[in-house]
Amino acid sequence: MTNEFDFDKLIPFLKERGLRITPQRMLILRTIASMTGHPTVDEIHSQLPTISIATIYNNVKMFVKLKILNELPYGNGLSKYEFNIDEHYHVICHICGIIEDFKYPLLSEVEDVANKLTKFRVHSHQLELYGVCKNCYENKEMTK
Amino acid sequence: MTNEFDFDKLIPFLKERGLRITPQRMLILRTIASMTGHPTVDEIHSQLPTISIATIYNNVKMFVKLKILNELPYGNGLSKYEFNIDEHYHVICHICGIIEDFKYPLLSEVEDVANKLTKFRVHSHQLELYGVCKNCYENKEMTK
DNA sequence: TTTAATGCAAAGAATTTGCAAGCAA
DNA sequence: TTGCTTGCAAATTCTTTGCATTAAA
Repeated sequence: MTNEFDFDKLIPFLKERGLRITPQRMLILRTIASMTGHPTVDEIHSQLPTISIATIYNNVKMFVKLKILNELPYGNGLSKYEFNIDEHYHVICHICGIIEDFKYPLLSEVEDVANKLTKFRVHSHQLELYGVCKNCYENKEMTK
Repeated sequence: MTNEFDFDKLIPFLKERGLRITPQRMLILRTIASMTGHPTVDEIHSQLPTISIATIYNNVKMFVKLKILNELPYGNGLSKYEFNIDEHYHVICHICGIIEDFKYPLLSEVEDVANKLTKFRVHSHQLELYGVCKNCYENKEMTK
């Protein structure tokens, strides 16, 4: 991520919606911000073992609904999470499931075409590039 | 889907790999072919209630590994499946999770750029367009 | 003081696994 | 006949839910 999430704006944003500023809530977001990559619920919980995993599920789900976080269901069955701050695409290893960000000009034209050709009201898109990460292809070659 | 899956080639393809031609295996593929849309394991099973759901899971998973089927983990938490026959993209309703195919020229250039800019060996990609399907926005307006 | 949020445990849903029996080759 | 495949049930994993307690505002 190049941009940073603005924690100052978060507090009024939540309060306007009647949501409370709890230590757990803030810690979950700060922990995701501090972790490189795209953590799963379980990875967040292992950084915050004193917070109940149900609380982590509830909050992550709420942050996704509020569009503060993005849910990435790709790779290996477990959803991964990231801040929804700058538009970018994802490169995913089909062996280990790791996700890396990838900057590329937005494919807005595809959305326009889809709005014309389908009966959906399209408003966003996601692009995932699949391949093998460096770690996996090096390990694969070593075990030959 | 415009193209059709070639069941004749399937049999030697499986046999070459030491896999057997069982009635369950063929029925699962024929059932997916006969269903419009992108069925879940549960939807396949409800068309084939006499086949054990474990058998359906095992076979669908195997067909995905053999690249006969594509797994679509988008929409609502449940993976959906389709034949891997022609390249196309997907339009997904973020309310009900329904998936529709969408034809658009392949974005091969993005793969080339990713191969240059990342340390992944990229070989494929998926694009999902998100929006609201006709059924959902009409129902939403009716309940206003 | 009010009531949203937490934590725990139980429940639920989805998927995988172990193993005896069946059947494709 | 060999051993892959099926079907069943149990186990596992992931996620959600109910409810008493805690604590934010």
